[in-house]
Amino acid sequence: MSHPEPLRTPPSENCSIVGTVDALGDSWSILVLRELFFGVHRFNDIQRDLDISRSVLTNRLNRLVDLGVAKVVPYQEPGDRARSEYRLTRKGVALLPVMVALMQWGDRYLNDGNGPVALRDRATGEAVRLELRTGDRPVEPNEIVPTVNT
Amino acid sequence: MSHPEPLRTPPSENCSIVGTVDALGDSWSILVLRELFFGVHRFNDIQRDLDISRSVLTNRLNRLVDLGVAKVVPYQEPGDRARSEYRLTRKGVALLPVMVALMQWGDRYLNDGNGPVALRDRATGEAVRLELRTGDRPVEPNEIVPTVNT
DNA sequence: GAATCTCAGTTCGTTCGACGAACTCAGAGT
DNA sequence: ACTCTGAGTTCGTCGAACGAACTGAGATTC
Repeated sequence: MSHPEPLRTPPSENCSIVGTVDALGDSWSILVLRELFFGVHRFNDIQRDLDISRSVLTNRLNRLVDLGVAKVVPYQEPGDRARSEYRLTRKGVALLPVMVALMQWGDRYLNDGNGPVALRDRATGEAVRLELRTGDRPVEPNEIVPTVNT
Repeated sequence: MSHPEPLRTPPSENCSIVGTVDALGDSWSILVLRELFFGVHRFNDIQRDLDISRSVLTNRLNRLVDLGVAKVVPYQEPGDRARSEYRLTRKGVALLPVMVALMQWGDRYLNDGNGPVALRDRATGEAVRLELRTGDRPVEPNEIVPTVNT
């Protein structure tokens, strides 16, 4: 934390953070992903939940589909015509750690330590948390240093 | 992944993801944080690295300081006048999991499995990774379900 | 078989923030 | 006095977000 300088890695070029951020780093994309994670899959539902402009929502959903993070799936409510909804692909589900990281930070620093939502193991019901680890033990953020892969 | 509906949690109100996202969810804030994590602390250095407009950079740095995520620290290069640079606070360092989550996803899905940067334990030099865990074992993203805290 | 309802999108005028080049400012060196 | 450097500020332009209204497909109702 104090001064032991963390290597001053060249952070510019093709760092994965840059790639991920300009693929889906804008606020709406992340919030739309949150909806999909939480089981809200339909255009109007997402639009109402987020209070997002319909044109922007169309744009973001298309972007997520183009990226292969979400996919269009047909559904049909009984006595209604066939429509489309959006679901996460495997690639999209793999973004869960990003969501959890945002959530845990917000829980701690914006909601005094405990937020309104918790994640649980579907099978056991146990709480799930996100952890930085090395080998077999947890590491604190300030013990970590970035290095360049050769 | 397939159809076992994940509870359809009411995701609207005061969810921590929303809070975190509209505090610092825009792309530039995240990229500025990346610079700070990687040891780039000075205005001109960040501006050049990111190729960000100077006015926007000023705005984002001020926002991060207002949020308590970064702080202004004076420095003085020998034979030059005193100037200011930006460093992460504890609250800012706590955002490392967000950065790592973005990085790991990008490494896997945008860079074929291995990115240019790795994180290591400062003491041992061992690689650090981010993991979803419950109790004492890792969990896969698709085994996880959101629940409401009562 | 015309009218109506629902949900998913599109259109388009307004508004707001990003972009970027040029400018300002403080202080140390020459 | 002049210059040099790093950290901002200014301001005109331009593109993206906003939001209210419109379109369109198919199923139900009268």
